[in-house]
Amino acid sequence: MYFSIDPNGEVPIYEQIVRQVKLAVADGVLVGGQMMPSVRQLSKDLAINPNTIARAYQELQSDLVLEPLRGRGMVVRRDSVNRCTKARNSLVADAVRRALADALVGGMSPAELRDLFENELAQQAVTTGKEKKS
Amino acid sequence: MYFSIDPNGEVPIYEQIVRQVKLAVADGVLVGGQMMPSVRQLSKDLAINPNTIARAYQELQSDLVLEPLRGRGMVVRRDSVNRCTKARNSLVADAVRRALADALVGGMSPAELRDLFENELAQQAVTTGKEKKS
Amino acid sequence: MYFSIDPNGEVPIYEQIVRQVKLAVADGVLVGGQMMPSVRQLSKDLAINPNTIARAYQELQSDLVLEPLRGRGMVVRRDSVNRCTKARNSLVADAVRRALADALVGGMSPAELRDLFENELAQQAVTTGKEKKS
Amino acid sequence: MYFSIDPNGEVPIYEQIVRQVKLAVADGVLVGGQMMPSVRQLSKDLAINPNTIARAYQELQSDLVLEPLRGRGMVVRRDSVNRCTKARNSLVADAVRRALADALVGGMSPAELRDLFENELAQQAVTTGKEKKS
DNA sequence: GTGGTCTAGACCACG
DNA sequence: GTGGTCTAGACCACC
Repeated sequence: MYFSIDPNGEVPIYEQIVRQVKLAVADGVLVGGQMMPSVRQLSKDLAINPNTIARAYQELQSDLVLEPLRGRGMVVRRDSVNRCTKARNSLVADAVRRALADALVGGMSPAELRDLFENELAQQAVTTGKEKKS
Repeated sequence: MYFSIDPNGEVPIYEQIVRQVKLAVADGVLVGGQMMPSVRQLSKDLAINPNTIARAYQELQSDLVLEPLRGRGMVVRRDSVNRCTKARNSLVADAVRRALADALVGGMSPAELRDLFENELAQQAVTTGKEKKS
Repeated sequence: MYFSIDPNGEVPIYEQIVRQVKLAVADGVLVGGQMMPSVRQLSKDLAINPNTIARAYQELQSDLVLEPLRGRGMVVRRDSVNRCTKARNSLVADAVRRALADALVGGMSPAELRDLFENELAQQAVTTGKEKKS
Repeated sequence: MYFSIDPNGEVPIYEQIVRQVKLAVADGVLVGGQMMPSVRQLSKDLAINPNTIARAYQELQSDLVLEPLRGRGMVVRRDSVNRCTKARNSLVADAVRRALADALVGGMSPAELRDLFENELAQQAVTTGKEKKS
């Protein structure tokens, strides 16, 4: 699996990792039983402080997505798919909810909103389609 | 205009104020030339430290939404509507964009997304509609 | 004499009045013995709080530019021209000094500075020339 | 880079810091990618409250001169030189413009003005020249 | 009365 | 260690 980290975005780095792992599990890119890269390895790959990686793994562990395999690293739990799908759904729903709230308070019409939504969807469907192939 | 502040939310208090003012201007609830409540007044109303209010007003001033009338208070700039509408649009578009990105990366189908969007929209349209009448 | 007041500039209103009176005396537009408009009158003309006018007159009095004619208003002192010319000179010199300081600290070359100075001078010489005729 | 702060000047302390940073970038004393001293450090060096420093950094951030490196401090943005040069130019131009306006309104002749300008320039060129060597 | 600046000190999230 | 937010309280200039 590939991570794309934006070190200066508003979402903290460790949180970006947590989310991307969960989304990958929900999508089926990561499957139960699969080993995660070691903290040290991922730290090098992403050029990120090891503590940050460790914190992400720790949170994923307490969210029951990963489990430690004593002495050999972290594995994806076999029962984590449903949890991750739920997490994905509420993540997306919350974001949509907040966006709609602001839009309506700001006087945006439902029609404008639908346009915006469909435009973004069309655009991203293409982009991510491409990325998946590459 | 009415503010609704969540002091424990992830968005800082002063940012919540900034956004709500901009949205109110975009919506037409606040119009050019209108006086804002004084720092001290709003501070009392919202039970928030005056400095925090002042910081919000300050940011709104540097974003060219408010301007100070020396010794009399802050007014909404007459030329701020367009800016606020733009701000609203990019605020909403960004949120939608992020939501879609997460959804697609997480393997959610466009159909599921549309359902989710329409459900949330229907729900909130009702809610905000009610609030406007009351 | 005519005042041009910018109510939202960084220079306080009362200070703008003080300066313009001094400059007018230095220029000869106001001469010794001449009556100033009453606080009330000027307040109406400029749409400015009377207290602000009063404060300006007060400062001009303590700077020995105006003197009260008991019960009849303020007059320009006959001995104020030199003082006003000096005031003008130090006002201008200070501004030039600060501008140069910033320019040099910021790495602007003397040549660039001269260009800027001459351009502004040419431009304003024309403008103020026009205004005097009108 | 060195700051010289006048805590009693008319320009607020945080503004003095903002300007000096911008001028330093325009001059090339600060270059893109360079780390700024930490808020706490600079606070100690200048004997100024950390909040005041933070406010200056915050303004520099919203002016796109600095950017935060999460957990590591503030850096000069690589694309800030042009912005800072522009800022310097308009800062200086405004000051010159105001000085000229007052001078002309006050009846100062262009010849007198040029003399004044050249005198100040000669004087300061020497002074700053010295400072650079030391 | 208004906004603006500054200080002091606390707490938090992040790396 | 870093910056960011918030509170509290003081002082100032301006109108």
